[in-house]
Amino acid sequence: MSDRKYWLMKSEPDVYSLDDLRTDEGQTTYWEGVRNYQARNMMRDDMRVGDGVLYYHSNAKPPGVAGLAEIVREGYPDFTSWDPEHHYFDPKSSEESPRWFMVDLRFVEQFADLVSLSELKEEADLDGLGVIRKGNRLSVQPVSAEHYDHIVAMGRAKGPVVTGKD
DNA sequence: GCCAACGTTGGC
DNA sequence: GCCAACGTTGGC
Repeated sequence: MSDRKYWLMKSEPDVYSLDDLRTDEGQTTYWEGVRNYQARNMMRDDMRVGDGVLYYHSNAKPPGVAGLAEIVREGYPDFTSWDPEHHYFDPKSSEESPRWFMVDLRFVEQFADLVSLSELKEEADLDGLGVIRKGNRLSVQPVSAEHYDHIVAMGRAKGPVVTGKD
């Protein structure tokens, strides 16, 4: 059995969408700005290179899973937290004692159309999925292999996917 | 734009 | 350590 793990990570497409990730240099980005301890702990302690990521668009019309990414660098200090000029500055974080951590993501695949939140809610097989539980606002969530596979199948059923370059 | 659900902060 | 006040998230 593989020890590959799976995650769902939220981003507001107005801020940074899956299209942005696909068209960025190297199709890679660092996931800065997470300021929640639970989410931080998962990025710092639990994510491994190669883990699969469902790329979720929040605050979107409609919200939903736009495609896939993968972890290409494991947890390291979020340097935007100690830059006073930066939007994500936190005076309690410093280079000597970093409070916040991030990972690097690489684009993998974009669905022909996103799998909307309402579609996720309609799937009996996805019972217990974090993002469809009321009140769950965590921007980084673990996802079971079964749920991950199921959502990937839903996405691929929408038409030809756009894949990343090697 | 509203507001419910959460998380964090800080006075006591 | 409690908890009220406040700030944020994110669907609708």
